[in-house]
This record gives sequence, C-alpha cells and structure tokens, in this order.
Amino acid sequence: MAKSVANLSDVATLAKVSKSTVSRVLNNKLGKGFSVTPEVKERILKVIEELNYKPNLIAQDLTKQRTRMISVLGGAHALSDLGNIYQTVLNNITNILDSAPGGFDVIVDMSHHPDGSSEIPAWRIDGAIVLARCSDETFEELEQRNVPYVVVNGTGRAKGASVVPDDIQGMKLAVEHLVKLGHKRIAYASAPLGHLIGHSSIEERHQTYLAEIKKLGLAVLDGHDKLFTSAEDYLKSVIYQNKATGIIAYGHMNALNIMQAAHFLGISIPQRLSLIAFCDKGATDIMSPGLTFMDLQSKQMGEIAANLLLDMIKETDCERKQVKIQEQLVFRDTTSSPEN
Amino acid sequence: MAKSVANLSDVATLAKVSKSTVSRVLNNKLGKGFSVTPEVKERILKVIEELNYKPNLIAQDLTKQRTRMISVLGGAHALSDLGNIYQTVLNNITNILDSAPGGFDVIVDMSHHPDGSSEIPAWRIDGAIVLARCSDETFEELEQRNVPYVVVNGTGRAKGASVVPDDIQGMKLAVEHLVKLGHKRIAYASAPLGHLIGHSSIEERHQTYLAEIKKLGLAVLDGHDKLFTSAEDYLKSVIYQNKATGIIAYGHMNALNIMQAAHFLGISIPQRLSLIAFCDKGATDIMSPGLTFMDLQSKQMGEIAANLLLDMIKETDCERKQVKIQEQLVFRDTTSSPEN
DNA sequence: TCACTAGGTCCTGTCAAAAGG
DNA sequence: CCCTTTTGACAGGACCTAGTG
Repeated sequence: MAKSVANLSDVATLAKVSKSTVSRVLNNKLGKGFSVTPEVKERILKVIEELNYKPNLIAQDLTKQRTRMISVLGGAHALSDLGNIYQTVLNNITNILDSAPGGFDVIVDMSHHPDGSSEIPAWRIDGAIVLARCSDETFEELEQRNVPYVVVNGTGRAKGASVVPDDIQGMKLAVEHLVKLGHKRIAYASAPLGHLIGHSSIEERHQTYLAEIKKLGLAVLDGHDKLFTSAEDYLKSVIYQNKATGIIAYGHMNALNIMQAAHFLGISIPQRLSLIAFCDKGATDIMSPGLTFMDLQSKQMGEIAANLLLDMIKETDCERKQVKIQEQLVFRDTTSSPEN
Repeated sequence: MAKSVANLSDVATLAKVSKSTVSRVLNNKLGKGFSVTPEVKERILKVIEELNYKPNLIAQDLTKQRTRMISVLGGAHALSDLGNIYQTVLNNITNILDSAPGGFDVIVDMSHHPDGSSEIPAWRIDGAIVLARCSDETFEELEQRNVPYVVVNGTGRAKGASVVPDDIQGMKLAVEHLVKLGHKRIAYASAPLGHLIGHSSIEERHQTYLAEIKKLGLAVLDGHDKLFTSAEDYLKSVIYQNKATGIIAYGHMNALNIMQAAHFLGISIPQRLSLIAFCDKGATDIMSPGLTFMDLQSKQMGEIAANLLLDMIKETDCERKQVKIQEQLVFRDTTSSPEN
C-alpha cells in the first residue's frame, strides 16, 4: 500500500498549477499581495477534495518551526490517584489551550521515562505544563531549550512560571472554621504514604496547623506528625485517647478513609466528629455525607496556568510569574458545633 | 534568543567533517559498509557533547516517515470518571509500548474536538488506541489513512482490531455466584446516567441478567430497566418492596452509592444484602468493606491491546483481530449467603 | 576495501521574480 | 511600465544512496 496519501505536488500536478499556488490558496494569503482567479481556486479546491489531501503536519512543523503541541508532564500521578485535583486542572487547561487563537493540541505524556533519563521531546513541543513536578533532567532540558513551561501546584526552575494554592492561608481558614464552630480539640491527619514526597503542601499545611493551634492556645493533638496509614488506628488514638472533636485532613483520600472507619466504629459525623479536608469539588462527589472542604480551586489553577503559558509562548521575554491562589471554604455536612 | 539550538550542520562544521559522517556516527551504521577512524568519531562525539546537540525529532520524523508516537483517543472519559478501568488499561498499554524495540511515545490527546470535526493528526502518529469509542469522523480518518488502531472495550471499523471483556460470560458468573450462595431474589442496578450511551456492556449485561434469571426460574426484580439515579430510592424499592437479597451492579460507582445508601438506611452488607459489581481492582480500593466484583481484567486488556497494535505496526497486512477477554470473579466481603 | 562526502529526498511555506495582459 | 496572476528556487534538519580518492 505504498504511498496512499497525496501530497502538495500531487495536487499541483493534477490542478495544473505550481505548488506555490496551491500552498497560497490553502493558507489564504489573499490580502498580502497575492490573488488567484476564482477559476483556478475552484479547480485546486476540487482536486484537494478528490484526493482528500491534507497537509503533512510534520513537514508543516518543520518549516514553521512550531508544532502547536503542548505537553503535559507528570501524567503518571494525574491519572493514578482517584479524584485528585489534576483531572480538573487538566480539563481546564485543555479547554483554554484548545480554543486559543490557532489552537494547541494538548498532549499528556504517559511514558514512564526511566529515572534519570530525560526523554521529553522538548524540541517537538511549543510549551509544557508540569503537574506538581518532573525529573531534574526534564527541568534541565526545558530550561536549556528555552521551552516555556508552567508548573501547577509546585515550583520549577529559573525560567518557569508556577501556580500554587495558598496552603498557609487555607489551613488558617480551616482552623478558624472549626474554632468558630466551638471546637477546642482539633487534630490533623497528615498526608498518606505514597503521596508525592517533599511536596510543599505537606510541609506548609502541617506547620501552619501547629502554628495556628499554638497561637490560639489550643492543644496540639497526637498523630499530626505521623504518616497516615490506618484510619481506624488513627481514629482510636485521636478520638478515644485525645478526645478530638474535629479533624483537618490533608486530602480527600484521608477523609474518605476516616469517614469509612468512623462508620465502622460508630462515630457519627458531624455529631461526634467534625471533618474537613483539602481537595476540590470533584473529589467530594464520591462521598456522602457531603464533605466540608477547603477548595483548592483547581479550575482556576488550570485556567491561570494555561493563560500564563499562552503569554509566555506569545512573548518570549515575558516575566516568570509565581501565582498563589486563595483557597476557599465550602461548608457542607461534615462539620458542625461539637455535641457537648 | 534566535537559534539557540545546534543542528547537524553545526556539528559537522565544528568537527570538520561532512554531515553524512556525523549522521552515521550517531546512528551507528558501522557494520553496513561504513566505517570511521576512532579519531574522527571521538572528535564528533566531543563536538556533540559541547553543543549539547540533539537531533531534531521533527526532521527525523519527516525523513523516516514515522513518528514513534502513539495516540490514545477518548482521553476525555479516561480522565473523567473516578476509578474507571481505563486508568489501568492506559498504564499497561504505556508500559508495553514504552519498552517495545525502538520505544514509542504514548500520548493522550485531551483536546475536546468539537463534534463532527475530526482533528486527530492521523498523519502524525504511527498508531492509535481508542478507549471505548471516538467520533465517526475520527474512525473515518483512521481508516482512510491506514493508521493501525485498536479499540479497547468497544468496536471499531473494518481495519481496526478490538479488545473487549466478555460481559455475557461475566454476568452468567455473577448470577451463578449469588445463586450458589443461596440467593433467590436478585436485582440488577443498571448503568448510571451520563455513562457512555450505547456502549455494548450496557445492553449485554442487562440482557444476560434477564436471560439467566429467567432460565433459572427466578424472579426478575424491578429497577433493572431504569437508569440508575438515586441509590436510596433504588434500595427502598428493591429491598423493601421487592425483597431482594442480592444486587448485581453495573459498575463501581453504582456499588459505591449503594453501599453508602445502605449504611444510611441501616441495611447491613453482606448480612442483609449481597452486592457484586463489574469493575477492576483499582476501583475497589476506595471502598470498604472489600467489594466482591467481576474483574474486567483491565490489565490484560491493556497488554493485549498494546501487543496487537505493535503487530499491526510491524506488518501492515496483519489480520484485524477481535479479542474477547474472560472476566473473573473476585470473592470478597460484600457477598455471602442470605440471612434467613 | 577503507574512510569519507556530495547531493538528492522527505514535504511544505515563502520570497523574489517572471509571465501575461 | 504597471498590475495581476503564477512560478521556480530554496530553507528547514536529518537520512541515505551513490560515488570519490
């Protein structure tokens, strides 16, 4: 099935014109000192139709030095965790880049590049979005090749912009929410094992919990500094021994586990225990009752990241911005005043 | 920042050899009637190192008529539903294609192509994996361009291969499981709203439920033919009015909702109600107690799909295979003999 | 045979220039 | 000489066949 696809020359030959004329007609360069007789235009379009000719994108990319492809890196975690924020982020990034003038193809690279070997085809893409993080080599590559990139929920190198949620402000709000409801004994359920190690959210939420609780003269309860493993053990320690009435959970998976364990142990939510977690709306859909949560604003994060990237692609000498997004409390059914 | 990247000519000039020689050294064509003095080779490699030269993939693609890119279509649902099987499918596809001789880049196209306009860069990829389905135009394009493709959990057109779970066999097994445990009143919870409309699984599971139940002389219970919306309403109807002791659920989301509603209504699982659903292991991780499920074998589906695709890429005249995968019962904690 | 190179090829986009009136 | 319509040559970067000394 040799060369089943027609190319520009084929069209030109059949339409009895030169390749340039065909090219011009296709790229509508009519205003710019170029014109065609309607007759010729018609003829060319007819041949194109007949041959079902489509310009070869690879050749086009080569001449234009531009691929209109944007790569999303770190797809591994974007797809692994259930209900994490990256799905929302990704959807919103895609929406915007898609409908940008000219249109960009958003591509999620799923290949598990062996650690240490950067294999992003950096010279094949016009820009990149990094979800939380990528390998050092990859960052190196992006920087060297001057590929515009934005890190979402994480930080990059010198030339990269970033969009992160303001976890310090968020944790303050979470603590404040519970305190206002009347809670005095507030615990923190830290990030579960397997979560991105070293991610800034882990440190920031934890430290801010400690700082706020101390500032308010409340008791720091056990368990905040342990990796979250068994929700049942955690509840036994925190509720039975430490008499907590409220828990702030690192993420939605903690919250889910806690809710299930609470059911099992007969601890009613929110009567006996108030629960709040950091996540986005999407994650709470799998839970009932409706979880009170600190909204990480993943939709906004995606939108802002996409627009930053577009700016950077448009003007190469754009300043590298670091955007911090305010988190927002969504008050639902898992928090209330303590029983007593 | 004009042309910050070096190309083959630059290397050739600096190493004082011709472009061909550089190309050959890079592509290790030494056996095939080509040779270099170690000295020259050394020199070239040094220059490459200095300039940090990397071949331009686009140009490479153009000459080789091959991109080593594989596109995954239908990424929209792969990322939307929580815990669906496509995540597992995708991971396994990626693993295999990644480590195939030569290595393929797996790319998930996330762009929401406006309905009706096929915009897959078919002439830019070496093959495609379709998750469940894609637009008619896209199928048309794949067929016309002779792009090898495999549909996972769905069927394609003439030239496409496919891998699907055997839902008929699976449903038979599910019914058999409950019957063996002693259940006589078995209900079916159909696909929820928003699920891929017209997907063969919907029809096959439903019809097989009806056929099997009738064959065994049992009662077909209400609700099997309605779209699944409120789990609470469903349980009230099926358990209270229809006295069901077992439910076979279309998918993990139904099962999750049913479990939560059962908790709420005080219906204990598995004592009062046995529950089984079609899904894969990944989805059950968010549930407790451990769900008994019909394993759709998503890992296998991915592996088989990837290997089929590799075969099709290797030999274009490969027959279009339609693989059906046997489902497997995983017996856990949500099914048991009925109380009475 | 060894060690290497010139120049055509893949395909499209663009510019200077030429043809036709 | 001007205006409109059309064209040939070349760039873009790597690969490969045929060929030189």
